[in-house]
Amino acid sequence: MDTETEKLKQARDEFVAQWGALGTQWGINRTMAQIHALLMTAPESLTTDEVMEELEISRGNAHSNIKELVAWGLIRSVVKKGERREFFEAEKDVWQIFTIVARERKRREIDPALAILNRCAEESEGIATPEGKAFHAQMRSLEDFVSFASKMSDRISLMKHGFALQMAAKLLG
Amino acid sequence: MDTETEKLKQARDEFVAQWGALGTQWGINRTMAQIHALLMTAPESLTTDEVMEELEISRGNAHSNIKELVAWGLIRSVVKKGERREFFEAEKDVWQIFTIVARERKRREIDPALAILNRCAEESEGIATPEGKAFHAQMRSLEDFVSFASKMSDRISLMKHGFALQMAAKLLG
DNA sequence: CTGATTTTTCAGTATTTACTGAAAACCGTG
DNA sequence: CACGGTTTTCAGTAAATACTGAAAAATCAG
Repeated sequence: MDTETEKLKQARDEFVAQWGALGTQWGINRTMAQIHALLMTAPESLTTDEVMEELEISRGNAHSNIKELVAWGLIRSVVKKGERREFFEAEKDVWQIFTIVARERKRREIDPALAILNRCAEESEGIATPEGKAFHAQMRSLEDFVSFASKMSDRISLMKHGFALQMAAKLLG
Repeated sequence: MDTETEKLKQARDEFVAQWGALGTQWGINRTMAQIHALLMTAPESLTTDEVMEELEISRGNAHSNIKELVAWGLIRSVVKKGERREFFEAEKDVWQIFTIVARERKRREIDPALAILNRCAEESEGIATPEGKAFHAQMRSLEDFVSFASKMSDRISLMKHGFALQMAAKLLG
């Protein structure tokens, strides 16, 4: 193996390892983030066995995290003619990745928060004591804000990359 | 205790419990989120002992999570004349809460990602093989996007609530 | 239908993260 | 500067989360 290929391998390995560590901070498990990094930087689609070997993880672990990534839409399975096993490749478009992650986070973080706030606001609706009114007002203001953030997130995700960028340029400029 | 006060207590307890559960999804530990919820909806500032009692947690746990919340800026300690112990109260302004959480997430999630991407982009700078070029390009495009997101986040956090809202209204309209 | 290959499941185990409780350090007051 | 109240630390333990490996189920070619 020549020096250049060696250097690339090193850089890629580092990326996979570090991206995995970062995943933890993002509330994504290490392995899932590593597989994602591996596939994002793979020239060709990979099989489960290749993923297992590359990351030195068990079949069960590889399998479940691959499934999870497919469920998210961050990777997809591809069929190769004459091949019985599944191959996987990653979505590489950054805007696409961003919208997928945003959608997933909204589902896990924003939507449940909204549900709680709405319920607590309802439950405290008619309470006439000063404390009751204060609590209700607080729930409503949180609800309003989170609901607003939720709508914004949806709206931005639906944009085309170019349009969002343009929008943002105005905001930054 | 009359019915109204009882109902309020129930609603508030539910909020604290649920917000705690939600915290987990947000990568914040349960107790920290519960203490935050408790203080956000407290009519008066509370002592460590009151937090311990209300949430039925140990002193050590209460202490360290209160400290963490203070470090984030989501709660602050207040001194009461004639009182030796510390009291704590929560930041209640939603925009303020939002910017604090955004800042913290940026620190934990965006900044490290940028560091990794930058490093891997540098390391793969001069590699002339097609794979090397592809890898480098991928790192750069991820870096560009994350760096852009980082700047956006900063910019929005610096806005006044009203201005951000106005901006967003245009976007949503 | 059979046998080989591939995928899926899951009980058991390991690792990571959070919490307890008690002891130590700190701090203001008399 | 000694004492009681208060805060801080941290070793040990509990709980949550992730991973392994082997067995079961599914899939497919002949």
